[in-house]
Amino acid sequence: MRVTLREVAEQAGVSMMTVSNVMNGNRARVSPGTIEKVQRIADELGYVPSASARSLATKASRLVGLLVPAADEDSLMISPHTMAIVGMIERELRKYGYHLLLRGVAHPDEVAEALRSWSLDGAILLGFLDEEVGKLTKKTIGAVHVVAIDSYSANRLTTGTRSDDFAGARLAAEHLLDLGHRRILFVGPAFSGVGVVHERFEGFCQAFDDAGVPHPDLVETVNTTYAEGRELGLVLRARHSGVTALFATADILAVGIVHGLTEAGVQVPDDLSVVGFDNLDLCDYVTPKLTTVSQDIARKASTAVSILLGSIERGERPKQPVTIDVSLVERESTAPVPSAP
Amino acid sequence: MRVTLREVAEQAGVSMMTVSNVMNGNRARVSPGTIEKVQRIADELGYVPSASARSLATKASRLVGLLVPAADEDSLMISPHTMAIVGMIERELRKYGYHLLLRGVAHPDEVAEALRSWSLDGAILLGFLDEEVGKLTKKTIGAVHVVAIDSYSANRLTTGTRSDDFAGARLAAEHLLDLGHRRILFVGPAFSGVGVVHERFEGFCQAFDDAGVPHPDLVETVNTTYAEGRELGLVLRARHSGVTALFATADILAVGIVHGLTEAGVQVPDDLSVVGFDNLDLCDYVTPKLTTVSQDIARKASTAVSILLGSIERGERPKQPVTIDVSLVERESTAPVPSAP
DNA sequence: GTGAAAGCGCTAACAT
DNA sequence: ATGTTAGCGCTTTCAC
Repeated sequence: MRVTLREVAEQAGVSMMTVSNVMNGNRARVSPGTIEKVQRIADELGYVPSASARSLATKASRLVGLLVPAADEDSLMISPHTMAIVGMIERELRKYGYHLLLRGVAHPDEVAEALRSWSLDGAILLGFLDEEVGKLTKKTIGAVHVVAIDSYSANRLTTGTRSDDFAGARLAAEHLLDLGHRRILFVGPAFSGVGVVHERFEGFCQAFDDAGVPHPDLVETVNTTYAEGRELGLVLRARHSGVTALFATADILAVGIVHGLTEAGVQVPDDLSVVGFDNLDLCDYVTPKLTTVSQDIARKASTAVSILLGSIERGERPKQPVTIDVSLVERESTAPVPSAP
Repeated sequence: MRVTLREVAEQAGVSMMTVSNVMNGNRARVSPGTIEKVQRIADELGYVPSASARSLATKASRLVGLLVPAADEDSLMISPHTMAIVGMIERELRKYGYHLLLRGVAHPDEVAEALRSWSLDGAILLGFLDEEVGKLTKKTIGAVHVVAIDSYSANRLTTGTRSDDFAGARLAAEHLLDLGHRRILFVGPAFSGVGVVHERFEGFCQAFDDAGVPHPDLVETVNTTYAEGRELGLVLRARHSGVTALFATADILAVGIVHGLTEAGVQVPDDLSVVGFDNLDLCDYVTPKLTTVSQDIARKASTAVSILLGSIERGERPKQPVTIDVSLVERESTAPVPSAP
């Protein structure tokens, strides 16, 4: 049923080895006439090499895994941000002749299994907690080259790419401070002493220091969802009467907050300014259009892939994660601090 | 470097076959004591089965390809709708112990190659033109089980799932007609005599027939993007002065149109009502919230997977594509036709 | 420039 | 209940 190398060889009256060489462009080892003949017969027969057989023989697969955390019964790629990256990574890999195995990982142990069972040449970790990334050892990942996106783990086995979270948050806070705001709220998910959110918090604080403004130490902890954002927006005025601006660690969250605020009768940006993070397409679709920190997602994805392929094909491994620049995109959700009535 | 079945067998003092049976849960063929011992040693050694070797031996891979069209240099998954489906499909496959190979396909020929080279057990075609799906033959797909999502091709090799596009568009038009609208514009991408958009157009027309209202035959052709929607919205009043409502074949398009209209000073829904299609999260985030036809994406994805696995594991093949119900979600972008001034 | 032999890690089919 | 044999389709030596 399946056309094999052997069949092509028999039809062409040559050995399997010759066919193999032709198929792999090893043209130096075969005469032009033979190349043409073998090629023709392979096409006629509709020969397609077996990736498993080749992988078994060479111990390389040209397969890269993209691992994304996913609760057991849950669909992965909850955030639009994650989804966008997946698409970009697929394109980059395809460009270089690699294939993508997309895998949701419920339990950390599955990482090791996923990596090794398919003889992946490499893997990209997307959206994992730094703690989980940190736990990966040579033993668990074997010979698989791994790159983590958005991780601040010091694990040298996984150095990858991330946006400049610190600078981004500082930019956001600076913008708000420039507009005269002083009581600025930081809204994001719970964070520890390391990681994306922590970096953003540090950058946020740095802007106050740079400006010589005492830090108000106003923090709200919520999950990164529209729904939780909206709920917070609904009660924000009651909870923080003096606040005139806020920075949310994700656009989807910021949009939820803005809607909650609006429902509660708080005008954005007249009564309260809001800055998000990510620069999703969504920012342009909502009213008011969201001022946000732009992450260069395409760049983050393509850089991650090129680091990975450099590691796979040439054994290169950067000592430091690559930081992708961010920028502030001013839209309509921020305005000068309202003058006291 | 890699721990093999043989090593585990040697360490445990049994044959490879016994280890194989233990690993595959073929517990009937092995004594309890042996099972325990083999299991322990395998764990100690960190044994992970080689998928390529297994695949080569069994001619099955537990791998399913998800094929999505993608221009050569382009990132795939342009639409939010597509992205959502990808996530759902991954979860379903994982639930049943399958893995997902995500592949953007630039040239139709690549479909065949993608399908066969990895010995995929099956594949899901997402977002392909009916014409391309129709061209697939036993010869090109080999023994791979294939299911197409959102295809109206009559190809029996690819019967899959799709939303009830006809009913959805009819629902949208009925809603608008009920509100008293008569001059209703249909906005969507170019379409031929078969396919998703064609079905929606037919359903749209059907509602007029059912209501005994002459069909106004108002159609605008645009690509399904926010940008093109917005451009249309900007000039809509000038182009179609008498129109009081419109139906767009996608939410993202509808949102663009609403924004264009708003910028041009046309109030939605007071001056003009708008209905979309898809029911993306986005509908709730925009102002006014978008009235739309809800597709049950989760259902569409899980049904596609279950059809595929039924085909792979039990040779079942539905004669007819499975149609997923849709429903109208009324939000804020539709209102009764404005009374003549 | 071309070919034969051996083996990658696993499993199906048959022994025992 | 366990072991043996013979491949799956390909590539890697090493010979010619």
